[in-house]
Amino acid sequence: MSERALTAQEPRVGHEGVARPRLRVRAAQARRGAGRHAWRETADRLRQPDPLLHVAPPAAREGSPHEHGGGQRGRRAAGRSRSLHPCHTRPQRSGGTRAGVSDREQEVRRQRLAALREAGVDPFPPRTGPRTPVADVRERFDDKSAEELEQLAESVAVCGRILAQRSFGKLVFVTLVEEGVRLQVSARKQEMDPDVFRFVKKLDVGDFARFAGPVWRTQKGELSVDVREVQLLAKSLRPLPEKWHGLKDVEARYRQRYLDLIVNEEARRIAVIRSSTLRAMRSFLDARGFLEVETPVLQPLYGGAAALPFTTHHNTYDQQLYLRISDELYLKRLVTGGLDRVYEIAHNFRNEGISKKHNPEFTMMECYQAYADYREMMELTEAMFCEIARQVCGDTKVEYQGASIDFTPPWPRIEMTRAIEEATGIDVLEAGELSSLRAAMRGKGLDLGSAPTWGKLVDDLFGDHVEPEMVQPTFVIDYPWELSPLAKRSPDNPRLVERFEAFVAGMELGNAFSELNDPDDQRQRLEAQAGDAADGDEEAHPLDEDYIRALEHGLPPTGGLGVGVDRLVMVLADAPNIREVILFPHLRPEVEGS
RNA sequence: GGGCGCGUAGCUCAGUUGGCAGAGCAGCGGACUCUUAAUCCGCCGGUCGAAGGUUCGAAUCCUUCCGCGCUCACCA
Repeated sequence: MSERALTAQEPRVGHEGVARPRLRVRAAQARRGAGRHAWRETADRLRQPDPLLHVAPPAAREGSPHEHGGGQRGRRAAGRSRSLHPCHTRPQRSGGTRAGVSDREQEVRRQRLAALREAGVDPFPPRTGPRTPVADVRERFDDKSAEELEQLAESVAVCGRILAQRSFGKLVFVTLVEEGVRLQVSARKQEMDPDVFRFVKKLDVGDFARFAGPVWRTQKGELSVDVREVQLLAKSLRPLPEKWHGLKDVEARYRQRYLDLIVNEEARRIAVIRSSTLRAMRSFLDARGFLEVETPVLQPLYGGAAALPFTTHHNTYDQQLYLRISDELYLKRLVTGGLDRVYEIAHNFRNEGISKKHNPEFTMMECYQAYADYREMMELTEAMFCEIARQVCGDTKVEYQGASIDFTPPWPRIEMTRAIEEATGIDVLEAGELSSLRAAMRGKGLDLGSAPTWGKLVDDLFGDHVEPEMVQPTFVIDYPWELSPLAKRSPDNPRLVERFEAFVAGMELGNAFSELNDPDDQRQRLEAQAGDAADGDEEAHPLDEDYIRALEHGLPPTGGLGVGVDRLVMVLADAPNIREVILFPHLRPEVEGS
């Protein structure tokens, strides 16, 4: 079989069939040249003697040509339709299908793809074969000298994506990357089968391949795998972004995050930090006896936060549903049911504005602990953030946007009303009505905004004048009850509730209270919210009778905490925008004709 | 939603007073056994975001629209 392929005198085979009629003559000629070489390297490929690099001969494949080719086509078609995300109603500006360089670059690669298939080489083989992770190779041999490596004469097989290729005629260097770790592969014509050598030269940047051969050090001292055998693992049909400048276009980085991850180390670093953060958080809570649970995303009534929901509909039940804005009310039902310590790391959905701190879909960890109050939740919060920082960043101090942030407990506590008074000179409890507070603010020359209720106005004051100043981790405690319909009243001052928010880097990262477990008080508070709704506060909570019923069965004294996971990751990763820590942030759709 | 800015080759970017659309990288062909942003020679590559307008002539000026960013508003 391989002999037949090697002696084939029909270099045109394999490219006529894929020529695109819209290409001009000169381009077609260029392609013909490329196709010939593609054919030749494919023939070379068939000669590989290494059993590790097993390639089924064409004869063996003829039994299932439909399954094979059809499967590939089907997969490509599926891939295309998947790439047409609902938001992407036209091809991407970058890498789109309109005529241009990319088109012809893809054309060349499709030529090679076709030539490989023609020669019976699967460009997307189902199995990889034995391999050593690149990171392991580096770990084992990075500290070995050239002489030591020569004595060891150890062969490995490494796999990864080709990031760059530097060719010197009879010597080729390939930069391979796997899991973010790079390794150089060298191919010396003198040291290997010349057909394999040619095959290496014709691999494209972006291809996945497996290289087998001894580990050595080049004259310039670079650790390399000296290729003896090669196997194409997956063909890449589109060019990678520029190797030096990378992918900078912010929109392209968000829309095609996979490219961002390939060429920008920062994207990978943040993804890893996010994963580590979640792992550290789970391990912290698990170690304290919390049970991880899952509660509905589709809820018949939304609640647990002041926010507007997304609405949706269930066809079979003809039921109006909301995507959850919070899982709070469900988690407290579970505590009522005797699951005394529960947590959920949940995606919440809020139909509101987008900013560098807000994505419509975001991740919140909420945990509830029976028999605890908000002071114990403060201690839990401090300990958790500190431990997560240590696990993720290796230190309880982290750099965020030029500021050093120290998570070491205890964090300072300050009463909310005192914080506002210190910042603005206004005692919001004294100015305890919407009208008097507005008057007080007017007296200080402050912007009144459009807050419809006293509580909202206090919240605005706090957000404008206090929140941005809280760079070091700080607990703001004891909120006016109007702001917190789910928190228990303070025994010392009935106008306040036992609530705290944790602020870091000017952002709210945590929110907690001694949970309100008096069903009658809860009902009154939610009814007051209904009044606020009538006053124009469209975020006021609807009344959830089923939740009240659960409280009537008895909720133990419970401390609850919510943590904005995305924002926590921002701080730990030193990312200035929430979109950097969400792999696929919400973007406006690209529209046909734009 | 308002204000400001941006949108030019697959990627990163130039483009002068309104006067032939440019570079580097990538790609293709060639040379090359030590590169790691390889180098050298040659070549290919454009709906200048879209539509309309002004003009002898528009990437450039005007209008509208689309997308992105920053910012304000909104927003746990």
